[in-house]
Amino acid sequence: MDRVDSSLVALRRILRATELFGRELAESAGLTAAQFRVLQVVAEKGQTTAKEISQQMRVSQATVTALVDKLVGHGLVQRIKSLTDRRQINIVITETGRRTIESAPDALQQRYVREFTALSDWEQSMIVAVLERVSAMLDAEDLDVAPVLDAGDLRQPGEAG
Amino acid sequence: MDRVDSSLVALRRILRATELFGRELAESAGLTAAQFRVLQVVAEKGQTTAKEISQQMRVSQATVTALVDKLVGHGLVQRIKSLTDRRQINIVITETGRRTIESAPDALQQRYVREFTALSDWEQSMIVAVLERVSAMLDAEDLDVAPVLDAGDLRQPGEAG
DNA sequence: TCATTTACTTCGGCAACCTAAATAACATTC
DNA sequence: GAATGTTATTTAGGTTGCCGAAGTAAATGA
Repeated sequence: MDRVDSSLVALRRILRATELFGRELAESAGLTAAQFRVLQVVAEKGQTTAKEISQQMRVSQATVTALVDKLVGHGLVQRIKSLTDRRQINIVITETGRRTIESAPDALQQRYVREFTALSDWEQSMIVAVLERVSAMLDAEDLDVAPVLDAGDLRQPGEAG
Repeated sequence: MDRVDSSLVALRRILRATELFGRELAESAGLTAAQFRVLQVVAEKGQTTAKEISQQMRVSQATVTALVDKLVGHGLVQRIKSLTDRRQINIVITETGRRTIESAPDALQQRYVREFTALSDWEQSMIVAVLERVSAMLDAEDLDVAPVLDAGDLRQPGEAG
């Protein structure tokens, strides 16, 4: 097998690992993957809006509404009307929500971080360089991607509305 | 931003790029991502069964049945009863199906392959080494992954087979 | 032969999407 | 300051993807 193939296979494995893990992670929190992703976004921003979530996740606002409904039902987030712009509804994470996120055994990322930090300096540099190179080769868009490794983002991107 | 974060961000970008691309690819063929994935699996094997597809994609047979129904509706695959085991139904790609796959502008992989092959020898080696390393760090299972880079597989990956 | 297993489909149901349309509120403009 | 447009969100209705359970048909085997 030549190197192109080897690299493609490795990429596929990476994708597969993150995807499979994403589901488990969500399920360990009693949520679906999509719901967990929303919760993560809210947790990351602390406070956000349906619009922001829909842009970040690249799904329609309608979808976000439905997902947030579920999270509200679970008591993980709250909807609070914005005072500055009464069209807006801020979505804030609750204490329960934060605990849910924190207690989720983010095993994949933890393992990755653990192993990564155990590597030597030059190995770390090499990995960063290569991943960024590959990312550029795939022409990944220049989005503001938070440093959270989570298959979540890749399941229901959609060009959203 | 430290190197762990940089690598995670790059990984996310890679995941996002492949996922977003997967949808476009499928849509360019007038199919959904899941349907396209099935078509790819069938194309790859030339002839297969519902069971095999469900294992490869890690979805239930019921799901495969539904997806294959769609593809049959589009005239992209055919169901042909096995002669050796009459419980089995072989799913074979049609000429139309093959053309659909072939004409799908597999832009992501094409670009990747083009850029990859343009790299110097040592760069290629480095990329392969790093991707395999990362893949191992994420503990991607040891599956026989075909050398096809396609976001498809990451949505309902399978342990292949 | 009769029970079991295997391969597949059908059915009912849920989650995640989407678009279009409805609300409500901010923004403009004449 | 009323009409018009834009923005933020939800509601309604529909499709797809997915599952488990149950059903059918065929192979297997005791």
